[in-house]
Amino acid sequence: MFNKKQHVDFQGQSKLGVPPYNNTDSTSERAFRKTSNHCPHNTACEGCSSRHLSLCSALDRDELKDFSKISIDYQKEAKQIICSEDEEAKYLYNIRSGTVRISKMLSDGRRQITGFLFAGDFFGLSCKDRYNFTAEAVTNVDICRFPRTKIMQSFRDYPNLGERVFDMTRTELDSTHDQMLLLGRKTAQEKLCSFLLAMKEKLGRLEVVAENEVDIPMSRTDIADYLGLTVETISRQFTKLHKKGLIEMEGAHKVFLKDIKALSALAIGD
Amino acid sequence: MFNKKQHVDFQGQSKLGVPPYNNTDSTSERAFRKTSNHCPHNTACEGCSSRHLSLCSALDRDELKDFSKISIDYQKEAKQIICSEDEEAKYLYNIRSGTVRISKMLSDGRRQITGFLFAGDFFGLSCKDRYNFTAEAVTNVDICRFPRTKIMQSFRDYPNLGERVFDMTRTELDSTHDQMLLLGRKTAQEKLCSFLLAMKEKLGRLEVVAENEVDIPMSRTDIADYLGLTVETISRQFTKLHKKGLIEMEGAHKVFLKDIKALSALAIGD
DNA sequence: CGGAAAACTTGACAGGGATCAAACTTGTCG
DNA sequence: CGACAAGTTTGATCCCTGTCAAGTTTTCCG
Repeated sequence: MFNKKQHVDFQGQSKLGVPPYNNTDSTSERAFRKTSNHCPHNTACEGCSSRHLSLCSALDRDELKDFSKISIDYQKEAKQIICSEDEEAKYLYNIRSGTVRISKMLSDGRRQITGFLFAGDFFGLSCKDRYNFTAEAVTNVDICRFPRTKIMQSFRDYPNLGERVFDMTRTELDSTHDQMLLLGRKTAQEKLCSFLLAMKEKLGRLEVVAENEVDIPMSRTDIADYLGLTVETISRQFTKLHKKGLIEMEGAHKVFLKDIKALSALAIGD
Repeated sequence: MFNKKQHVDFQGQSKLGVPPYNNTDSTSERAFRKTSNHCPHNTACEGCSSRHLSLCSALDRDELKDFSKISIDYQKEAKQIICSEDEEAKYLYNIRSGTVRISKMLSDGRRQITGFLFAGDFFGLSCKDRYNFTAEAVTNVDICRFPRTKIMQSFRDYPNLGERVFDMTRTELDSTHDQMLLLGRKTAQEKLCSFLLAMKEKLGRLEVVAENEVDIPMSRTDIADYLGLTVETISRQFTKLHKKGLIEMEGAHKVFLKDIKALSALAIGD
């Protein structure tokens, strides 16, 4: 049996490349936490930096004020678990900042990461009474969560909200189909190129960086488990792309895409 | 580059194992078509055999009568295309009977089947203005379709309908995550076992067959493209399971699961 | 600053599944 | 019925990616 991990491990990744908003030292981190705990019912929805990206964009100012009453806002440090597979699915989680990974595991430790989520993304809705995935913080994250029972009612109270969430769900279903094509039919090189380009797209919307620069927040292991490969293969493919002159690296987490056109062609096997 | 198909092919599969409801000879087939064309606006929603399985189950008798006005009902023969990638996404399709495959292709012909759909399933909603997948009839199918513009309005007019479709969409998103775990991390044997068990589950709800009997409507090639493998590997794994005494075959499309427990264990890599 | 642990890279080798080829079986249709 | 086409199975061989191992770089933390 290949690719079975001998030991189940939950290790996370280095902090290199963590976006600036949570690149805090431990002191300011603690202060931040305290402020947040001081105000558990997040009355600051109105000023939420990820509001325009998230499901909340469907609400006007008054609706948001009401809606914020059922949410609480908190933080998780990198590598912490947000929710686990088989745990009772009480909440819908909404990411305000940072990166989260959603994964599933086989009993012998083989892991598949089914998605990376960023500011504005939510999770915890597409499941029955128990989560059928594990969500972990890749970087420090700022999240708000809503009781699922109440959120379902909100969808009825605010049809715009329901439609917005439905839209986002359909968009996600769309992209899972792309990911299935990738997992089932693409080569290692095509997978990595696809990944880099997708990351550029997603992160490009969230942070302002130099053109063609991508700050990859997750570890090589995470990338491997997302693309259905091993760490070693990921590493070798990075080297290969670098030798081809298609990418430039600065540490393991900052990548410059030197030739988007060539990378795009490689990504779809042309 | 491995597994790149030399020729793009749209071949379907033999008719062996097609469920009885469309195991008609060409004469009765034509008669059926004529009847259907005679009555394009499907006033027979009320008596629809897949109604209780489909999104329509959210509607009561009067609502269904209204709703049926925006649908038309028709048939496609096995191997025919229902809608194609990049084609304008005008309709939502609902399957009344038969099997449909949803697939995506790379330019060199490598294909990934992202799902098989059966009576009660719908498709065509999770996309922007153009379909990003191709839907083809695996067996003869009986489908009804709705203009997308009108269906969105129906979701508002009949909130139960909207919720039902949302539910079904979330359930589907769920299962795509299982499929990603399968594609990214399972071995050929585990993939096939998972597939057989999933088919037993799905088909068990639709047709009455002997306990542990599974009538697989699709070809080996389709199974391969669904599991991210090649036809040859599928065939070899079938043989292997047979030699292990876990399955019995009758032709290529009728399978008897002799040891569900053992198959289940193999499916998740225990 | 310094030492240990974690993360990443590189090399040698192996194997699961792909590829190529051919035989066999089943379905189609005149 | 009979012949051709399509689908399936089996065998021989290859190669991409996994596995195992070791070395290097980066991060963590006293």
